[in-house]
Amino acid sequence: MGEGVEDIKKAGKAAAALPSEDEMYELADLFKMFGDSTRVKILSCLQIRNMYVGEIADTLNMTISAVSHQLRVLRGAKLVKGTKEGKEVRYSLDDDHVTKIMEYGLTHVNEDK
Amino acid sequence: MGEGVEDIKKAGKAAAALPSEDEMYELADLFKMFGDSTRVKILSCLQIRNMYVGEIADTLNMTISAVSHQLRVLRGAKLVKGTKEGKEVRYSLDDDHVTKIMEYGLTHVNEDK
DNA sequence: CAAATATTTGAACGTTCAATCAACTGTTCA
DNA sequence: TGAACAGTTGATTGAACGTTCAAATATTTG
Repeated sequence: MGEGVEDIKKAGKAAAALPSEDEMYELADLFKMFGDSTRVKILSCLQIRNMYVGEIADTLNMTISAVSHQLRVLRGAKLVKGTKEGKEVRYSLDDDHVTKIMEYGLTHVNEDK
Repeated sequence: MGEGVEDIKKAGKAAAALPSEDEMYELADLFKMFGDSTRVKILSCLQIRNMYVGEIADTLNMTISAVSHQLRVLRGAKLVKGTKEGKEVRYSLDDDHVTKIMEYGLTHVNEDK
C-alpha cells in the first residue's frame, strides 16, 4: 500500500486535475483536525477570542487535560498557537484558513437539500 | 457530557457568533468524511468523472469491497450518489460543495507558510 | 522555600473505524 | 438454467484515537 494515485496518472488526460498522492494525504490530515467535535468547539472558541487553556475548558465544560491534549494536536497541525503569559498559556488561531474553512462547512451544514 | 456550548452562550456577547452545539457536531461529521485519505481519493476520482465501483477500485489500486464500504459511508453523508446501470453501479458526486471544500483545503495545503 | 495555580505529559482504557475475507444478491448472456 | 461478472454486506481484526487519571513541570506568591 502507499501509491494508488500513481495509477490514476497512468489513466492519462483526466489525471492532470488530480491532486498528488501526497496532497491527498495532507488534505485528509487537515480535514481530520475538523473531524472531531471537541476540536471544532475549541477552534470556535478561539474564533471568538484568544483564550487560556482553563478558559476553554470552562467554556466547553471539559477537563483541562482533555483540552490540553487536543490543543497539542491542533498545534501540531499549525492551526493554533500557544503563547506563555506568566503562569498561563494564551491560545490563538494560527491560520487564516481555519475560520474560512469552518464557515464554508457551516454554510453547507445549514443547507437542507 | 452533551452540552458544553450552552456555557459559551452564558458567556454573553461573544457567543452570538458561535455555531450551535448541533451545528458543531454536524460540522465535525461533515469534515470527518474528508478526514480519511481513501475517501478523499474516491471523491477526487468522482471529481474527474463519474465512475463504476470497479473503476474506482482499479484506479486507486484498492479492493472493490473496501471501496464499496467507503462509498456507503459517503452515500450516507449525501456526498455521493450511486445509480444502478445494468450490472454496474455508476457513482457521482451528489453535492456541489464537495469540490469547493476540497479545492479550498488544497489551496491551504499548498501554502508553505 | 513552600504552597498554590496553570498546564503539560504519559500510560491505560474503551471506542471508533477502515480493511479483509467470505458469503450473498442481482444481472447479463450463452 | 447456470456460469460469469459487478457490487453489497456482515463479521472480524488491528490500528488509531479521545478521554481519564495520576504524576510531573513551570510560575507566581506568601
